[in-house]
Amino acid sequence: MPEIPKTYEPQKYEDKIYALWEKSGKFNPDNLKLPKNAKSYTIVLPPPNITDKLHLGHASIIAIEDLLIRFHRMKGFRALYLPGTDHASIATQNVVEKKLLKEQGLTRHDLGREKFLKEVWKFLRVTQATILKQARKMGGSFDWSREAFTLDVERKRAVTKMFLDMHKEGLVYRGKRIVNWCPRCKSTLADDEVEYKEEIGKLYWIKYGPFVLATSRPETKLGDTAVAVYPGDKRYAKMVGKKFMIPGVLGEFEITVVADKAVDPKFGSGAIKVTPGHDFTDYAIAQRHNIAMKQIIDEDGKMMANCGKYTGMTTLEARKAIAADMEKMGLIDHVEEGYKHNLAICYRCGTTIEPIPSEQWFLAVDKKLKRLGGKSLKEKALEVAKNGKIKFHPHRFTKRYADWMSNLHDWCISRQIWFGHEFPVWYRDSEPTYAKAPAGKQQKEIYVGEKAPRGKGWTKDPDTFDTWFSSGMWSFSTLGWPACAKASAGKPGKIIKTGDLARFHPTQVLETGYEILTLWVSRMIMMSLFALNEIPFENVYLHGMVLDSLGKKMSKSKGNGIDPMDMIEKFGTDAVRLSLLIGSTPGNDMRLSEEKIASFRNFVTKLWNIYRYCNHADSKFSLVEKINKKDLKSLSDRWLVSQLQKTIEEITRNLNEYKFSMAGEALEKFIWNDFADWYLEINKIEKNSKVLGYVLDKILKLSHPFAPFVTEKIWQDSSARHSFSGGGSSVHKILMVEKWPVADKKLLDKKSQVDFAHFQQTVTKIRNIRTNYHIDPGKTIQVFAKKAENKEVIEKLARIKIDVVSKINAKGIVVAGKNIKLTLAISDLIDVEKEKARLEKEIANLKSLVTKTEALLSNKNFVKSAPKEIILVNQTKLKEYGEKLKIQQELLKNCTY
RNA sequence: GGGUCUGUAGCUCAGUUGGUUAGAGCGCUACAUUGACAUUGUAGAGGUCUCCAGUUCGAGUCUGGACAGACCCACCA
Repeated sequence: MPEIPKTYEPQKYEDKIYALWEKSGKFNPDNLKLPKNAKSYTIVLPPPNITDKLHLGHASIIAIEDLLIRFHRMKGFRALYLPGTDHASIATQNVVEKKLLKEQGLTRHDLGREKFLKEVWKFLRVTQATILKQARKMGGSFDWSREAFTLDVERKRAVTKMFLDMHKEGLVYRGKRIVNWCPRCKSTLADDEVEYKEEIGKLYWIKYGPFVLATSRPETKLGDTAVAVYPGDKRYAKMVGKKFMIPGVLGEFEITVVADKAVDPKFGSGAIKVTPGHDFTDYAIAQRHNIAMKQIIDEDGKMMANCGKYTGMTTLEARKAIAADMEKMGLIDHVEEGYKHNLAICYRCGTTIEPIPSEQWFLAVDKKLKRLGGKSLKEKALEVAKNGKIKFHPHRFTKRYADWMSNLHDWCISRQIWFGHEFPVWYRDSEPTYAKAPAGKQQKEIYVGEKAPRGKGWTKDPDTFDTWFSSGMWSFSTLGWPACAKASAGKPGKIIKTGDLARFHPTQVLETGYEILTLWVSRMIMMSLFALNEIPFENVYLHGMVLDSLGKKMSKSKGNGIDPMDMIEKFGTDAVRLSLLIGSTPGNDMRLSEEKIASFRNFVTKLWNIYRYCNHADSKFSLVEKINKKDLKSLSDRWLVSQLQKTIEEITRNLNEYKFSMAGEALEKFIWNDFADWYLEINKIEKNSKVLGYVLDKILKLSHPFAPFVTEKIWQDSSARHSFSGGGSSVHKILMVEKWPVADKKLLDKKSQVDFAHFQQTVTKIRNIRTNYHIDPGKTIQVFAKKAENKEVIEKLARIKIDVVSKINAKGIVVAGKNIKLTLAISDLIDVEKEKARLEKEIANLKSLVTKTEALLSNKNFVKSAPKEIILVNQTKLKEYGEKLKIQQELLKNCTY
């Protein structure tokens, strides 16, 4: 066999190892050869947008999810990790539009719908392939045979079926509503797709018939139909219910005065002008008081034909012109400069949002449904979070989810975007989609169905679905819905599942960034409840954002982003995964720097060198599955193996509780400190190859979900070597499907833990003395003792030579532990006063500890109320302090040298 | 305006239901290194756990308040 290389070079092996896993077929749970009753463990990858390549957020998702998947696969679950991508309609359309404009100077309208969509598909095929390749690079153990795309044929079938079902239940309806409209994207936006930007503008105080009132948008005066005041406001009480003629730039118009609680009597003059067509609050007021709506702004963000000489101006132009004209007419009372307010902008392109009335499809979240036992989607979605059917990790997100959910309004699901799922809807003799014409010209006939209706004159609805509508179905549209679901004939609401849907739904974990808790997670819950009457996932794990080393958001424009693929190229996938898993806590943002990744690359190298050492130590080295007590020869053997059992237990428990960082830290500590720094050094003196093989076997398994590549590489290399030396079969098993270690209680050894701790203290103390007195590290110190356990090991590790004598005459520093008392013959190097001072300090410290513990133990209240274990711990402590104190006092007494 | 989170070593953060002399990594100081590993080892320094009050035998941990910072939601004419 060739020599094992000095360093592990991930670039050399990772692709080959991934190919080995893929070829084994074990990514597909159907090939795992499990007993029939094996439990399923499913995670569906939150589909990355195909707008761009993977970023660190995705890398973080895959690191965490693949950790969970590999852990459960090894524990014997039917583990399914289902990959896919998201078409991200509006985002993708914008990216392609931008690209098109830059490269060919064309807008999508220049190309036309069909050609434009061809461009989009051309684009997405490339990015999609990149993303999927990168997901492999991350080492994700995805079942590629089940790969899905939110806009492929199966998902299209699902979206259509969902809409038809919802329509049948009366859950979706078409209505004219005020919507957030982006004049650039030419589309509606959901409330949570709107962002706010602080802006300093003007507040116009205008003379308004009998009122003076404040507005930041005088141009909307053309659409005013009412004035609202706070109910019971004495200033205006007499006017409520009356109509007034108001002078305006286009002549007089009529308004009605209404009283509504939405008005803040303390703001401005306490009276507001109501523009139902272009303001959300005003729309709500108009609804409550049955007041007409007048639309004056169109979907280009321009003034409409009913605006006289202002027609065709943008709202900003109209604002200036109208303000100037009002000034001339003496309608402006005064103008307040520097007025601070929030401007609504589009989250995709930053354009100012215009609220405009528009004909859209809505999903009724408050409609009571028979299939949900008379509850609405909202009520049901709240219930499953509150009763703990869906658990949030960390728990605090339950509240955020519930708050958001209970404030949810009907969801506008149609978008005026070309790229996306089409509505199975046709219109006849009508102006389709958003109303270009003034109100009044309504749709005459609407047909909802899978296929186009018969007869002439039908046109298909040109709108597409909100992208969250299809991604909201992701947990089950990927698992064979609707083909694998049938409504039960007997029980309403009961769904009979077959195939993948029966085996893998509900999924176990949804893991994603907390920033899309509301956008996505909530929608998935509602969709699954509606379609299957069950939750989409049992647990929601939310991770934080990955920030740069200065705590700033990573962004392309700032150029502070770290590309995970560059890091993989440089440090290997395992290092990248480890750096994303360790040192972060659920739901909290984490900082990441190249240095951090580099330090985990060192850890991977350490692991490799441990393996290398094992083979150096024993040319016939092999991994050992099981070990018996009688194989443990020395104190260090017993200690290490006992420590290992504790570590297995700790890692398993932490992983079960979603504490990935703590699990990883326990693993790192055991491997680096306990195994490499202590045990291997001792093993050089007291060789025990079987213990090495046993512990490494467990380390590889425990590390595999965190660092799959290096562990698999060592596993493969080791079994190749073993079979080469004639020890085993030449057919290599893969580590990925090995069994997860279980702590063997029989190998727990408390006594050796305690003894080894004392041993470590003794060695450390001697090393400490060497450093303090600047003793040449190469020099062996002569030491005398009456008896010495583990003599040889202590001698080698501390570089001393122990002579066991019946009477010690030598002078020097005395190091005393529980079972050992060593006299270091270095009196010529010692500063006696310094040594005395050191001892006195330690004695004082111990004395105060003894006093403190005694006081605690004699406190009646403590003894009465503290648990037994705590009392016992303190009693033991007191005894230990006492013993130590006695030893130190004795040393001080003899400190003559 | 409503809400959530954070404040622990120079820096980045852990710290599980309150219970050992509060931990890690990086950095720093000193030293070592032909040896599995310079991608290393050994030892050390460094903390009134932001502040105040309370509950408790006992508070970094629980409660109330103050101060500082981050974010989310609602948006007001």
